[in-house]
Amino acid sequence: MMEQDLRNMLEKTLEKLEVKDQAIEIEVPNDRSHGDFSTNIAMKLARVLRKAPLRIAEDIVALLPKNKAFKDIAIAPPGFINFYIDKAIYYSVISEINTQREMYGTSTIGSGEHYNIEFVSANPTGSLHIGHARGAAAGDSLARILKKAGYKVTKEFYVNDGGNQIHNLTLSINARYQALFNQSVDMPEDGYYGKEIIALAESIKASHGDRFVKEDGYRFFRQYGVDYLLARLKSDLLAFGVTFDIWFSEAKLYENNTVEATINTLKEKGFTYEKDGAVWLKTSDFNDEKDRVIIKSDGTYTYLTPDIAYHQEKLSRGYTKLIDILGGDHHGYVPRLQAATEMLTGKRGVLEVDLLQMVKVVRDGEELKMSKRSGKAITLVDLITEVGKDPIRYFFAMRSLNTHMELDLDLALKETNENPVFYAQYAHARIASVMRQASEKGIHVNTLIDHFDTFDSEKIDTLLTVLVDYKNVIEEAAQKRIPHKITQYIHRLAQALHSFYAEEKVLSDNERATKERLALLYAVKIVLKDALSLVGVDAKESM
RNA sequence: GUUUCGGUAGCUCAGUUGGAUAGAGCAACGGCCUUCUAAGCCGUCGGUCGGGGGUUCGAAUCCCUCCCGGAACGCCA
Repeated sequence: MMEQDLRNMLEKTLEKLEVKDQAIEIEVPNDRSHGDFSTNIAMKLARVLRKAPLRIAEDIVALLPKNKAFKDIAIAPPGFINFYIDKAIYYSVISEINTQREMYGTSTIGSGEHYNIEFVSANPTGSLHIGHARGAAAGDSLARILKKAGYKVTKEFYVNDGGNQIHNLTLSINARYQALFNQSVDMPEDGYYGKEIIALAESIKASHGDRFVKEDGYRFFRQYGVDYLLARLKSDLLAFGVTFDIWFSEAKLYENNTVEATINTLKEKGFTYEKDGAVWLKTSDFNDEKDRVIIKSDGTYTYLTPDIAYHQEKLSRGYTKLIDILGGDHHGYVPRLQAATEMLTGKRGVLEVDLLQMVKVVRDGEELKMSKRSGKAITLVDLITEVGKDPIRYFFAMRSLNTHMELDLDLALKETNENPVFYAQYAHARIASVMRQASEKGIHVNTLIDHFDTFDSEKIDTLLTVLVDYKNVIEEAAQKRIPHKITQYIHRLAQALHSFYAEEKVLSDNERATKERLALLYAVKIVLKDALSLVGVDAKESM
């Protein structure tokens, strides 16, 4: 709000100087001694007006309309204009937060938008591993942030239950099952060797005995295996704080003839041709490096085909944008998928793909290589049981999606301050503790105080500026889709709190001072908890 | 070879629609608990922003070139 006032003031001033079409940049300086807001407009105009930036800055300041909220306006070389806000203006944020509670910081920048975010989408052929964990954390955090920013969001998981991998899963289950009765059946090529498949086989043995030693169990194994593993995926994700609005089955695409219909649409629009007995899609006309086969010469589909149909199905539901969160190893797959959605919609940019780079796992200073064949991999469940949900959620949220990241298990396993999540949770617990003691002393916390006579420290000013900044942070994190903006904010707020806490006692003999500070802490607690919830981390009442 | 992500402090990472002395955590070092939780606070140390050119009043950020590492380049999924 202050920023908007400032923008209007500057626009009027530029009109007086007869400057047109000049975008005004207003930023919050990193160094607060440079003011609460700052603009580089004078430097931008140097070339246009052919005048020294400092002189232009002087002219602007002289012509600025008066506004008592800006206590001080200063010019700094090489030409910045810095604005200092009367701190008393900031005090109103306290009752604002305490009134709006978890609605504080909510934005409307996303209104009218309905995003569909597809993430994880792991095949139901085994346990979720560390890469899926990163995807789950990223997708879920993004969804929460977008909602906070006013977007409508649907979270979706695509279940690949129609392809060849399920066939291999079924054969793998059979091999494991037969082995329990000393029958030697070879694992299929590209079989699944995870220990969860052995557990699955044992569970079949427990319920059905040796029935499938004599009788063919293919159909049963297939259905049982998918159901069993899908149920595990759901419960593992739930333990990680991640839920989905829609679990979409690939098999449904065939039942509803969506695949066939989509192929026909593409054919009718003239985007296909036949060559070497196969049907190709002209994706190279839409930024792909070459055309792609959608129907192989043996008549079956490639992986791409049902996936295009799946995106067509999502598009038909009326979202304003589709977001896929994929592993970075799929980057080559992105152009063909975007080409297909452009063919179907006639529009570019309907599908956006956020790529996650690999997670390198380190233990004892050495990289842990994942082996698919032996089923040796760090699973999500392992991480949750060994380290806990919160540190892992926080750790993943801290990194930008696009960066290669390293997960040091020795470090993650430590329950020390090396895990940054404790720092934030501790801040929240400290406030909770003060609140408890206040109530024991019979102090009533009036959260709606709007007069603050006893605030006289820089620590409080810092705390207030961070609280005021919350909405801006939400909006930037949502628009740029960068969850780590939120963890940075959490750290900033926790730091301001700890620093304040160390400097002065909240519960003092001065009744007025005590009440004012309790109202402030109450507001900090609300925002801290809300920000943590955006990255799927619980706030603790005590530690 | 092509595409793509990355190379910023000892380590892990922010910062890249050009802007003020390049930031944070951890590690290291020095202080602070008879007072609301020391999982904390206060301070110090620490960087040729991979190398080299160029554009600009101003470059970690934009352009060119080279070097190093991850990943992908199927009528697999």
